[in-house]
Amino acid sequence: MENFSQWFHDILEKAEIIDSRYPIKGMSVWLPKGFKIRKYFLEELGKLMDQDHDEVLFPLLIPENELAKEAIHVKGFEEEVYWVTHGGVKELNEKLAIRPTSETAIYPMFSLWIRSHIDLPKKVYQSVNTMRYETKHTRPLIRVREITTFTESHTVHETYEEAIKQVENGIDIYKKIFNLLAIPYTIVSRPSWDKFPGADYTFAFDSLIKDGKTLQIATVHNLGDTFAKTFDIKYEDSNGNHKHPYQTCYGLSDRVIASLIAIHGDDKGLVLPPLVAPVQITIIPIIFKDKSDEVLSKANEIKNTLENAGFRVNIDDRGIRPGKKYHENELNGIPLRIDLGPRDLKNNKIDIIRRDTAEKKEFSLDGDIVEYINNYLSEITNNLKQKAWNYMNEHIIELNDLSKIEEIVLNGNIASVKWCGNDDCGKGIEEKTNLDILGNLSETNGECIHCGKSAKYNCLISKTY
RNA sequence: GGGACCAUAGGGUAGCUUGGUCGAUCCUUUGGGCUUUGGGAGCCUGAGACUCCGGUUCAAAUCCGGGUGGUCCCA
Repeated sequence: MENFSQWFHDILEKAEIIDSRYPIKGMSVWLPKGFKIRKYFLEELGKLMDQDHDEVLFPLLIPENELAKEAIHVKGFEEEVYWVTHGGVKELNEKLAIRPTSETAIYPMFSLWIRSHIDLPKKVYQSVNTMRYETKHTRPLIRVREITTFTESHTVHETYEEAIKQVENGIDIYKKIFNLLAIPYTIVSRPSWDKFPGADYTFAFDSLIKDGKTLQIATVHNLGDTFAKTFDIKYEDSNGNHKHPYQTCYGLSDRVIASLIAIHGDDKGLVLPPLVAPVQITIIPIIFKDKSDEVLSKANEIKNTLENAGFRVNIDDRGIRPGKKYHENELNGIPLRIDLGPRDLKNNKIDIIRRDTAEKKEFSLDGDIVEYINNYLSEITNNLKQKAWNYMNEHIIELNDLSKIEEIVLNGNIASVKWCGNDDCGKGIEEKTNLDILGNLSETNGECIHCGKSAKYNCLISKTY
């Protein structure tokens, strides 16, 4: 994988994840295989979200006056908003924005819904598409003009303390989903100039891609009472006082799918975590003319057993050479492959080959295949997780010499340095190194790597997407 | 925000410099047929392209301008 960009672009097409040839810049078609990965991802995320949120669905369009209400927020997005200006041939009285994100769609409704402290906390989420007119060059799933898989949560609370707590809850949910997908991450608080427009503070998840750049894969924001004031959201507390509540929002997108493809994949193609693999086990019958019936009926028997146990199984009985099937199934990232031919039939066993390590094991059909496969799939997930975390941890390098930072980072690492936390100093670092401060990982003391004053944070610096 | 490069079947390419030999090369893909199947099968026979709009010219895949789309670098 010498050229990551090329590899990533090729694999999306070859493994039929998306078709990026759709004739509008920054927009692609989800193909059946990619759509299934997306579907299983959303299902798992939905299970986690549903434990503490209600799912809703807001309209795609936002009237101009609502979008414009929150000045800082709109300034952050004004360059990127698509506008609907006409209905048929008639020009609209009020332009309608296609949501770049849904705060300004949702919060006017919150002001209608929330009357009393009894209505709080309110926690909703939706999985929708959003549009942003990206001016930088677009990249499938990573920098797009239509984000097709944006799962955004919006919560409202009586107190600031509750909002702080909810930010932590949001972070916990994202940790869980990333663990299920075996995606490693760092969690930092973004520097003030890089936080969500209008937020008090922003926590972000980043993952390290194999080309050495970091990819933001989720963000969690504490909005304070800024939006509540702007959108006139008020509740009556138990003493009869009218107050503005505190809000949070958090979201993740297509980039999660990009990162799981990018992080686990190899030169042979996709390597999918079993949880989201459209097919988890593929059975390859080795067919000889005189033996084909026996082999196929045994293959079907195994398929039925596994399917009844809840696995997603496919028999690849196409009339092509086995070698070609192996390559295709590897390209598609199917976690386990079962080879079954006349020779195996005679010995009452099968060969089981795992995608992530290519290791081949014999399994006697006298054993409990469901239990065996179940354990094996978990082992694969654990291996993927461990491998990916090791890779990232090995590439986070602690530094105390600013002059070395460019070389270290451009060699594919994330730098961890001590920083005073001062905006001007931080922007100075970014300018001097031409890199980005991801944000603060933890508190510390000592000396700032740039200005030499007393350091407040361990902060991460990388080249970002 | 600034700059560079690119566009030929579904994918990857040759041809473009010096317009005519192009009725466009090769690999892959793909329809039909036969023989095959323990790591990308072989043979036979078909299918499939010059990004769009405009210009120069007797003549444009080839030269010029613009649109659209893509890639990369720098801020």
